[in-house]
Amino acid sequence: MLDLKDVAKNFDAVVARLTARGGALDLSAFQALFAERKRLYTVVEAEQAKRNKLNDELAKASPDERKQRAADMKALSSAIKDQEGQLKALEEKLTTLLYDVPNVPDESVPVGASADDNTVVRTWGEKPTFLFTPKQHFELGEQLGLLDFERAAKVSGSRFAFLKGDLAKLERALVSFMIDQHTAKGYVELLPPYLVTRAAMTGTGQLPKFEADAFKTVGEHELFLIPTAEVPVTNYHADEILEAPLPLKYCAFSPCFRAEAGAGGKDTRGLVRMHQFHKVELVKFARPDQSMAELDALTKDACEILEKLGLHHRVVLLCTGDMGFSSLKTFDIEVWLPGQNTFREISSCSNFGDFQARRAKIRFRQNKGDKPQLVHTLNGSGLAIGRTLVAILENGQREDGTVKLPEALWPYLGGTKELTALR
RNA sequence: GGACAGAUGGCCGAGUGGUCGAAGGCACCUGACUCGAAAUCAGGCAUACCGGGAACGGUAUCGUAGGUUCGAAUCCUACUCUGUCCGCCA
Repeated sequence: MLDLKDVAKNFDAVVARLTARGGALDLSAFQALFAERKRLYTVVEAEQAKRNKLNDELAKASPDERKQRAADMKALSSAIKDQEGQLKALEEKLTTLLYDVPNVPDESVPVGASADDNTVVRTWGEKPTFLFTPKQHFELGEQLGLLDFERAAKVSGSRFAFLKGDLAKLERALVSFMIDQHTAKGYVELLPPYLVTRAAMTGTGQLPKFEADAFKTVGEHELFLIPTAEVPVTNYHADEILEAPLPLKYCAFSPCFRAEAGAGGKDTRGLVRMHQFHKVELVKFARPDQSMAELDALTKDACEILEKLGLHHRVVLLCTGDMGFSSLKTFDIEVWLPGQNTFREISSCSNFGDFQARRAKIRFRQNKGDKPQLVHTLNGSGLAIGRTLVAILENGQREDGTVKLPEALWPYLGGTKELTALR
């Protein structure tokens, strides 16, 4: 969330820059609430000071005197309690308001309304050429008998899949391959919980605004299925003052669960948009003056996976209108899918500035003995496993429907170098 | 799931109704000593907000939320988490 004082101080500028994100945003109540809060604060604090003073006197007074003045104190106390209640209600209103306000985009983010206004930053590799019409991944997978949506629908409904045989093995291989690549670069592997509290979801910004997108447990213990490992891994350091030198770098494999509310009929076929998918996530905690450089490095680390797999891709800088709620600046990595004849997002790398750190209370000291200040948090997919698998299928396909697998994965596949029909 | 114990500053830990933002220790910072370091000594050292140029002053915060009381770290209730024992279980 944004800094309360900062919003109050630079109200018009903040509103102007938030407007560039598009979407409805009503901050009209903010200033009045903020002024009223300030006024009440002053009043309450003065009353509290009075109470504390009288109390000190009372403590030293004789029993008789104490009895006499107790009634006055009681009146004062209950008046204060009343005001404190009002103040708390105000505070809650303001917080609720701010919780629903997205991050202010960084200066370097291009202003735009939709994905059409994103900027391609760089491209790696070239589109592979085919002497036949390339198929989509689900056709290939189903024809090889390695991918089963029908039975998944029977068991779980739409947007689920069974992977079978070597395709399931490929999924596992991708996980290990990616984790090994990242840990070799100094990312510490974390295997996080997949169910998290409301507080954790609020800390990273999924709640309160996007509750409809999340799966939630029933029963007296309310827990949320993580939509990304970002949630448990970022909150790993919630309420902490980091003492170790920054940046802290983590990578984490986890399943991700998304309700995909509002996705409507989008990407109904194939593995591209599922209620459950696997992802290796990169998370960093960085110093504010270094976070933008760390974002570039993180994005490169994610790209490198695609390079090692030989997959044609490009890096896109999202415009103000296409960015996620909590983000200060986001690069998407898009991989080429010949079957769909398009680039598809396979990773989203963001610098959140202090937006999440303020919610989750994650701080650090610039130098020993300094006052703690908020860290900057970053994360990015490194990469989405399911979509990587899609890219491998579509890019590696042969005319006969078999698929050649990237050499980098061979050590992880125990001798399997291509996908062929099951049995 | 049942029983008991506990939750205090960056860390450890004392504190059972007022003089407690909180002893003591560790860590850290400054200074003295030293060629330098260690050791030792002296001082400093929570967070947020408000006022002030600053010194400083005020307010809140002792797991969370309520309650009792003139007054709560301290008493009461609920919840959360941790530990130990019992039961159950992959």
